[in-house]
Amino acid sequence: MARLKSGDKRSALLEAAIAEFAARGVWSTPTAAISKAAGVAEGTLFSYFASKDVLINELYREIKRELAEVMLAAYPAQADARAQLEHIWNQYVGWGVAQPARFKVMAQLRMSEQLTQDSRDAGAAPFAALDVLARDCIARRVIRDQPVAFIGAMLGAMAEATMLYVAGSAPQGCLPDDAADYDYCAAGFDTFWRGIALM
Amino acid sequence: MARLKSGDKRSALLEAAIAEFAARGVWSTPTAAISKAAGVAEGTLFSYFASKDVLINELYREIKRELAEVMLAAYPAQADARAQLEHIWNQYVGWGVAQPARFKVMAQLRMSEQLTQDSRDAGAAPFAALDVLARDCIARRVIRDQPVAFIGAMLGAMAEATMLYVAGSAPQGCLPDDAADYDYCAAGFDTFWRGIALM
Amino acid sequence: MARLKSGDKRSALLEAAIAEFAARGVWSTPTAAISKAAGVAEGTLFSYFASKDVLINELYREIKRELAEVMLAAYPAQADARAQLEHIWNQYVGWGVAQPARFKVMAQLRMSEQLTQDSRDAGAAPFAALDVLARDCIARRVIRDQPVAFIGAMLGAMAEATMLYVAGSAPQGCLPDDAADYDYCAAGFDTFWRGIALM
Amino acid sequence: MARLKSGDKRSALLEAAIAEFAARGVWSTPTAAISKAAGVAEGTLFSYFASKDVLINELYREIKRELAEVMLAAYPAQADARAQLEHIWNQYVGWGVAQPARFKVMAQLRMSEQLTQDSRDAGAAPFAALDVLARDCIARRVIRDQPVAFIGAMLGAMAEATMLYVAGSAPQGCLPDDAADYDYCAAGFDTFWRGIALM
DNA sequence: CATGAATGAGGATTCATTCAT
DNA sequence: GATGAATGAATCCTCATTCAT
Repeated sequence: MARLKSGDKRSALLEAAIAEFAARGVWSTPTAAISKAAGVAEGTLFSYFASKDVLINELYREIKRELAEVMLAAYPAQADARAQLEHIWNQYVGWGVAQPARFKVMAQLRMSEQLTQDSRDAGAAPFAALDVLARDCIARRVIRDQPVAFIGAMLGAMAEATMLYVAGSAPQGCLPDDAADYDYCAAGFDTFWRGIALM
Repeated sequence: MARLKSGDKRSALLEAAIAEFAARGVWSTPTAAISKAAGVAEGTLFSYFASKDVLINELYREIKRELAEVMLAAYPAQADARAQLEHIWNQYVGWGVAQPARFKVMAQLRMSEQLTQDSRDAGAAPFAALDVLARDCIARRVIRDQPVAFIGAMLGAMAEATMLYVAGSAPQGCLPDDAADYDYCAAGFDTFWRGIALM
Repeated sequence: MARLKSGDKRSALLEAAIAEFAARGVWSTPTAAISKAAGVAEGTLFSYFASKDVLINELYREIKRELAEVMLAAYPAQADARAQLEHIWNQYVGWGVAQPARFKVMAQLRMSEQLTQDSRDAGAAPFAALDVLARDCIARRVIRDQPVAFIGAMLGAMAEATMLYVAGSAPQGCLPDDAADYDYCAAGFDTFWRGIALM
Repeated sequence: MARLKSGDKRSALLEAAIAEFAARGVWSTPTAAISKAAGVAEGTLFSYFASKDVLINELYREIKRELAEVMLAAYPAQADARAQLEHIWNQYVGWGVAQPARFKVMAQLRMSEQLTQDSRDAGAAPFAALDVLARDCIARRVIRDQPVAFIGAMLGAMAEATMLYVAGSAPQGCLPDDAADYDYCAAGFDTFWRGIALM
């Protein structure tokens, strides 16, 4: 039998796409740049992904899957609600800081018209566990009663803003003088927690 | 004080660009679509903006300028800090809800590699007043002492997440059953304020 | 006002397409070859014809229109039926011999899947006059009573076979030794007429 | 006398090529579609045919060989000339009606630039018997004296036009109302025979 | 031999930009 | 200045063909 379509090449292409997309922007990156960076022929990309659009959608799902895995890894099921939420926060911020290219690409794709509803749904699915956690916190009167999805959106938005400060890539130079070792990650979570906690 | 070019056409082009960019995505919109929507000839666009990149950068500045104007309009200089911040919050959320195309485009442009540092700086400039407000609040011990830029980032991120819920365009259907008239705008600000307030 | 889209360029493109299609085959001819032969830029072709398929369909209609014009030119309305049919026969054969590229391309396009029903109909329309003629001949008992379309098909098929002999481009070398000045055109019509005539 | 390659696969490929070519057109059919339809691997096609061009040429010869076989099958050597010609006519028309895909492909290939002179000659060879027949008819003063190749061309052209009517696949709706059971095959031959017969 | 993944030249089409009118 | 036809480099994608397995 001939060579089997290798998972390696697929991964190489997705990895290359992340790097190129982050560096040049999704829509300014030719597929040729991706295949070149992945070390394969131009045509090969299209035997793994039927079109650039398909590649984009699969890439989004892949990143979201990874992110969900990271966020829920080593989840302290026995800890109290605050600790559980803080764990998720830390994992998310940590992921964004460690994988800036992935985060950047995810953010770009999220806004794109080319992302199908299917992909959006698939990307959101792994985060269903968070809803359960939030609902539980509300039921146990640990946090204020608010729509669960909204709390999730706040957490996401705040964590993402926090990432940029932790990574030192926050916009323009308004940073304080002594900020080099300010713990933005903890401060961000503190703000979030105070915002939603019941007392 | 003569305008070299008809301001009307320039505005028409920027307005058309917003509509098209929002509908099709910045990088999937040909300049021809913009000039057509603006009712001018294809070549005319290039006598107002030297290139698509220039148009993009000017559009970003324009939107940011407008946004700043809106956010600081009717500013209650005499009110207390909370009311001042809430005013800004409401203006921002209101703008995003009333001008979804502008918001969408601004968000896309913000992520794009084609936006120059100059444009980013210019876009941020009108918001300097907020820094003053925040610093003042800290000095008067109304809010906790945190880097001012970080507080601004939080406000921005949370307000943007809030907009989507107010506008009803938040992702997938995790919304609560009775949510049609939930006041996300107020709830969002409440969360923000509790997060940063000193007590 | 800028240059208007010129009929000249449109014609040049169609003319170039005929030459290239005849020489290399419709499906082996890149659009770039056509635009080059027409002396215009590659992109220009697509501002006159939305796609290669559209070009092909318009080319077919154009050729058919021309052919109909030729076939019915100088039509001897006063002559007897035989002379009228012979006129049409001679015009058709003459056209095919004088315009071998047009004939070749028409024959290729006729078989192609890319030709729309619309184009086929449009191509056939100008020949409606022939049906009238045939029906008339039958009514006047000049030719045998057969389905009119079938008679037309015979005429077409026989005339096309004849063209190749008149043009000397008939297949392989089975031609008789003294055939150089054999009048295939007249012989072909004679065969056709004997075939359909009533007596 | 060993076959170097499995004849089965070769036949399957040719058969698949006929079906695909007829359905999609010779030049719009990728070799991958042929190998898939034949149930073999993409590469296998190239161990039976050095290139697509070779496949095309061999396919043409094969179809012509089959056609000649059909046309001369059950040849009534003892019958009179008219009956012999009518037998050939019927066989040809019958073949075209029974094998529309083969006919369609043959017609396409005949026009193609990719068909070598060798293939054309090889395709014509099996029909040499017809020349003998025609020459004999002329010698015996049964049909008019015309170049034999020309008579053959007429027969071919007329029979092919006839096929479409017998098959009901003639162009657009000019067919007579009561035509469903009109015997086009006989009518066509009658026209042909009247055309060439001496009296 | 058979397989099918890999290749990369080639092809149709798009679109930012120019420039003759 | 305004126009829009013309340009051609750049892009996505196809597919005949090769070759490692």
